[in-house]
Amino acid sequence: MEVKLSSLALTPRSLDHQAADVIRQQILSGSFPPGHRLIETQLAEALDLSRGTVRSALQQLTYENLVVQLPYRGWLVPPLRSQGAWELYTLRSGLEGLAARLAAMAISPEKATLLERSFQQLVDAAQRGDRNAVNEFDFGIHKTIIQLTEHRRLQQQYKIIEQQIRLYITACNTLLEFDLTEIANQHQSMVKAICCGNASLAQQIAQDHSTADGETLVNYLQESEARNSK
Amino acid sequence: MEVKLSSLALTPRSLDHQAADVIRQQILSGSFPPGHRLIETQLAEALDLSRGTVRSALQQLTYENLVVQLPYRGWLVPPLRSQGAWELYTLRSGLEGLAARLAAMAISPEKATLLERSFQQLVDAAQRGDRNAVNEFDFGIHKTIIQLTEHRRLQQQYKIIEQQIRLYITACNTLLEFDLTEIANQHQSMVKAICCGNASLAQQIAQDHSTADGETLVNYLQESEARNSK
DNA sequence: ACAATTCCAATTGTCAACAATTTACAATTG
DNA sequence: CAATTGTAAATTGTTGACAATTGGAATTGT
Repeated sequence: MEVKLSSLALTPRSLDHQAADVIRQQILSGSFPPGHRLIETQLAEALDLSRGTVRSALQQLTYENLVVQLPYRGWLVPPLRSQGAWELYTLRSGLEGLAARLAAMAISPEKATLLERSFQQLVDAAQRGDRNAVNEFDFGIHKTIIQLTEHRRLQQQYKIIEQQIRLYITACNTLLEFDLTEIANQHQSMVKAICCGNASLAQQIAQDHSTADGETLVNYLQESEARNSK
Repeated sequence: MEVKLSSLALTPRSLDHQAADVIRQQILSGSFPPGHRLIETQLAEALDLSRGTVRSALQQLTYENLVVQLPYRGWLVPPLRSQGAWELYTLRSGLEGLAARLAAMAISPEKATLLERSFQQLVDAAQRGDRNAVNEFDFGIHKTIIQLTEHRRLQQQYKIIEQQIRLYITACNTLLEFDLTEIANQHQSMVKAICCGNASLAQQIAQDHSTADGETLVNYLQESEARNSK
């Protein structure tokens, strides 16, 4: 009974990466809300780290769009804008559509089984009427699809998109309104299309679904912006 | 005659950003070829900068996939792999397709004029038989389409994709083989579809075209990898 | 009273030194 | 001769101090 030692390898995790994790969590949990100014010296003191390490952490977060750097002037959790929401949801629809297409092109019985299992979780949650769980399994299905594509960059990009969508949902305090039956039906036809290798249909269904979600949020933010400009 | 001073505003460009520009150029020009190890101390000496500043520059380049960080062990220009090429081209097709769809949905006479002008440059280059120019204007059309969408994130993402495709082309020393007439025809039908607002057709054509390009490069790299594994 | 200028504290950007980890190679052991 | 250990050099990660920039308050000028 051999344990393969290379699978137990420990990876040292540098302080700047750890600091980025902590700051990311503060942002995603709402403790650092959109528009919040991030001061290096304060963060360095709070984290008991050197300011240079904090700078490195903040820079990492700029590439996740969780932080914006204003050179020589500071760092900021970006305010939520309808334009940003639109960009986020269109990109989401594009990436989810691409993933569905690629998965359909590379489908196998084993992959189909994984996908159907993931879909079943969504159906169960919808039948329980558990909106939070439905939202989670909605993301879960798409993550499964992306895993099936074995496309590492797509996984990375999707992770960033997902984080940001969660941020918008938390900050706007909206759980998006959706019809539970409709969600399950849409995903069923998408899962079917993928499993029988129909790439263009799978893509079409996948992107249509997230487009509808996005419009609700964009409208909400547009109204909010119109109110604030008076 | 008033010159609007705010349009002349100078933006201080920090040394780390400047260093990133220099290193990026070295990578894209082939001076730091795929697989090349990047040593902080050497770069710092060559650029007459502090090593911390170079670290910051390298970190910026990791988010463009031009550099990979191996924590505690170094930085590397990533080797070119067929898997990486596949991911790059599929992502390109997805983003170009999304851009075509969004542009078609938001088309106006002014935008159509811009797009047709861009297309005309491609046609002229094809008629001259100038392959380099055709390749440039191929990118040029897609950049125009993305500008028409007014989608900032898409522009950012496409820029990174474009850089990397240029890197693959330079490093593999292949100018992709393509039929000049076919290129012009494909782009004509795509431009038509966008200008008359046919979003799904525009997307379909856009993504099919870059998929074909990508397959050639992926095949080339797979053969190269098969040779090197003996 | 208002605009322009100056001053200074707060903050960001960079640096060189110290700390920590990895690599390569020589020496030792089995 | 192969495997293991030890160690110095190379390199990466972090730090605190100095340099540079910005924004807002105070002062000056009209």
